[in-house]
Amino acid sequence: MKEFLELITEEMQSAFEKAGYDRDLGRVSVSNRPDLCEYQCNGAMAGAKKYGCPPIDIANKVAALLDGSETFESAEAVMPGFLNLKLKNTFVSKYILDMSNSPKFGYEEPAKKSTIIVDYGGPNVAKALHVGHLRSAVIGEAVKRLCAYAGYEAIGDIHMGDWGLQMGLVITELKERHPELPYFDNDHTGEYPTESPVTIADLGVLYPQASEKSKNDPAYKEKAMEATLKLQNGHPGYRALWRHMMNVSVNNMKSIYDSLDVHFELWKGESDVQDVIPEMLGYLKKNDYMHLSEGAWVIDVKEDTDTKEMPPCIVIKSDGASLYNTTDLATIVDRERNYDLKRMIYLTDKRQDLYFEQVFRAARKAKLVKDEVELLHIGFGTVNGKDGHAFKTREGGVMRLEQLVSDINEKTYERITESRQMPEEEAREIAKTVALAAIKYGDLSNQASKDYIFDMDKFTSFEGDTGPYILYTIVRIKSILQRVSQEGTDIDKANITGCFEPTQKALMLQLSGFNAMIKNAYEEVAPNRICAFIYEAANAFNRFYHEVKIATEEDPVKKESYIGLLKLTRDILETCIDILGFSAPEKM
RNA sequence: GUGUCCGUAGCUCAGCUGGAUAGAGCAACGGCCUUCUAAGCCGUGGGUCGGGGGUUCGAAUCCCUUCGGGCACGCCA
Repeated sequence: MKEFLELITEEMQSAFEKAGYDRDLGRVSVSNRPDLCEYQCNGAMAGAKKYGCPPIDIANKVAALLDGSETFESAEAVMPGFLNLKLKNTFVSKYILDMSNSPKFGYEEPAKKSTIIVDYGGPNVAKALHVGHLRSAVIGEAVKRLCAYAGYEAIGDIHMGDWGLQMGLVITELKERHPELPYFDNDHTGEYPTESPVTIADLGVLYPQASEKSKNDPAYKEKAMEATLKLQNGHPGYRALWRHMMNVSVNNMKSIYDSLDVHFELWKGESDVQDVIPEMLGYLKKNDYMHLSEGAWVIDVKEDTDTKEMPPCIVIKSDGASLYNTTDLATIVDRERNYDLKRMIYLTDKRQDLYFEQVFRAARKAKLVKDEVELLHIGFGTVNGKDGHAFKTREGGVMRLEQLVSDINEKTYERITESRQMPEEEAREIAKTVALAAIKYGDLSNQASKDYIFDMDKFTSFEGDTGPYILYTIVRIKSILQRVSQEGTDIDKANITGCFEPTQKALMLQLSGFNAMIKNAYEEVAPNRICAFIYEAANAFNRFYHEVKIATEEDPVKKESYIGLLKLTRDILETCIDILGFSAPEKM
């Protein structure tokens, strides 16, 4: 289906053309003065200079041509040259009816279903998941689902940090504490134990300890780097230990990500591309994309047009070791081979902006990706506490992700039991659903690139522009539909038959922007657009709800139309929150 | 130093390719539940859009400059 604004714009453009002006002037936009009109066109003012006459003359001429239009109820020329537009109810309800009968509410998918890889999550094995991982998970999941809805094969890759110094650190620390373990016995022969020597709780202690020590003790750090290298070179004991830690860690990650309704199609990590690296390095050397600089192998990525300093992309360190850049480039090679790519989207902290620019430039320069593949880095801001500094627990420690989720679940449960009577089990279940909406909407409704304040009280207050408000609206709709259905109306057959009330029209006009919103959110990789859209839609619905008694409406035509609109509103809202990565309960 | 992002109501934030009186939410105050969930709806108060120039018929939005803040700047990720 054509976008609603496109349809109106086309009609306006032909009017401009008929009046003897440039078509392009006929662009229509949503009114910024809802008290005066629904839509507006400002083209007359833009054209005044070109045609050497007052804008109001142009506007008047165009407005006269729109008299008797099937689309516009009224088109009024107003000083200095605005065209104020109101739409015919029949035109609006027709479009909404078409929407409700079209796949994806009139959003049109691209002809070709190519693949988009979304690289998010990015946890480190052996390190606990904390608030810092929340945004990547939440935004990444939403972006992935958005790409899928927009008509692409969307693949989420968790891309774990499983091959770096942190592994060496943990191994070193474990060795200090338990040198008797067989993994550290170089003369060990035969199998290693099947049971992991460390639990997830152990890892939570070992890593911070080791990290702290290595900062203050160069000899310790040296040992850790050595251990890292040994692991990477295939030391059997370290490899066995590494597999144990991977298992323990991955299981833990899965359960936490599950609780956030975040799921990955690929559980790849740095270690997975180790066999791609030598080949890639050979290619880079052979084609002179890479050269030695200060002992390291680098790809120059500076461009003549740069006004800023642009350090080269280091592919191999001067000590011969690989690093994150190496595995990232190798991962690009690997993906390029295996998929028909449209985009690769990386979600990380925005502090990595420059890093990704280097990697992307290096990949392009060395032709590791086809030119048409878009490489995008979505850098998001820091999660801060109310004080504006990095979010900490009350005790000043790092907030673990599990802790944060369970805190919000608990607060939500309290909130529910305060105002509703229901069995505990049901309340717990609903609390989980509502809490997830609170967390995710709270994050996604902000622009990704901005830092945002994680305010527990705000997130559990559930008033105004929040996830629970959206859920509440959906639950209300479901509740009415259920009642009407129980009273004998066949809901499935209810169609939008027309538009009768101002608030009903306002809701329709809001919903009509769905396909344009999806397209825009996809192109800009901006889930916050979806949040803004559903918030407006929920507002429009709630106003309608308060104005019109739906279940008791006596005119059957009106009632059917209301029910049709209710269904559409519910479906669109649920589609949107599904893209955002949460869902609505049946009641709350 | 170079680059980059940001500065909008007491607080947290919208403001899409420049358009009419700058919008929400929270907080404050005042209304609305014998009728579809009051986690809602309606209303009131509150802003030199950091400052200063410029472009334009018209600027929170574009350009310059200045102040204040965040972040990044070759072997970390």
